[in-house]
Amino acid sequence: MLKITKKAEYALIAIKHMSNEESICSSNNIANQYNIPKEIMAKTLQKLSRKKYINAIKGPKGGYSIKNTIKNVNLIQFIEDIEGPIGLSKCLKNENCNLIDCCNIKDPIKKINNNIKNILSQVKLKDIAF
Amino acid sequence: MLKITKKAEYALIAIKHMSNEESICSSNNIANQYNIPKEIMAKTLQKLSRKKYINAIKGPKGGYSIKNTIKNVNLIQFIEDIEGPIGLSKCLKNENCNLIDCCNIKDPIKKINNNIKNILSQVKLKDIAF
DNA sequence: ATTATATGCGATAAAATAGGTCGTATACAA
DNA sequence: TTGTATACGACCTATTTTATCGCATATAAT
Repeated sequence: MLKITKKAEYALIAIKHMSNEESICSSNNIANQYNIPKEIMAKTLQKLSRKKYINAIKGPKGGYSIKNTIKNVNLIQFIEDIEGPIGLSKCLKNENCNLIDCCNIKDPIKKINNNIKNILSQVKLKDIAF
Repeated sequence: MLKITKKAEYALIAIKHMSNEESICSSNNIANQYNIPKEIMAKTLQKLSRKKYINAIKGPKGGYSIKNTIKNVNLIQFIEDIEGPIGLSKCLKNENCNLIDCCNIKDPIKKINNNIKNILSQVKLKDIAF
């Protein structure tokens, strides 16, 4: 429970790293520095690029640079962009659950879920990186 | 991310159910009512019994009954009893991580982790069941 | 004795996560 | 204009975690 995935972890590490760098960073470069498998870092950065968190520049001397506009993105938004819907249980992610009709803990779980989401929504990327 | 496991879900459902019942409940009985696989419910209840959340009575007419002393157990404690250590990342669960030396997001993640744990520690079983 | 229950170990199945391969597109630089 | 370093993306494999099932045993009520 409560685990963050490597994908999101790597994404945050990359963002933090880039926010401290003047120049653009290549995927391999970041992967090496943090002991992260090259391929995964590449994919993570590609996703960040697709989702407009960073700029991509192709070709030799290419790489990625961070967009300063993302400072106020909150963690819910970020994590859901990277690893999909967040929620304590299926019913809170609009997935099917065959307990749905007789479940006796829906309401309290929902409350807890809201509390946690509330905390995460108050954390911005600038609180982690930058 | 943020998912609670079925084991913990089933455990909470069972506890909630028993807290509303006068008499003792058999595993099969609960499983049927909530559409939960028999064997899993059995194991879940066995674990709850081992961990002293409920009383077990063997033999025909046997089953389980809830202990009223557990009302003030908080969710961290409960979930960790059922599904093991809680934490956003490996380093927060004392597991090995090969980023450990160069990780640049340890501190902020730790803070978020603490905030979430704080919320969960304020929720008691009596807020969900009973 | 028979039966309905709990106990406990282990096996298997399914799903999620993590990691890897390969071919393509792009752009710099010699 | 060609070689090379980079990003892009689709697909595949391995590992780990979660979920589920089976079975043999212990216990106690009838």
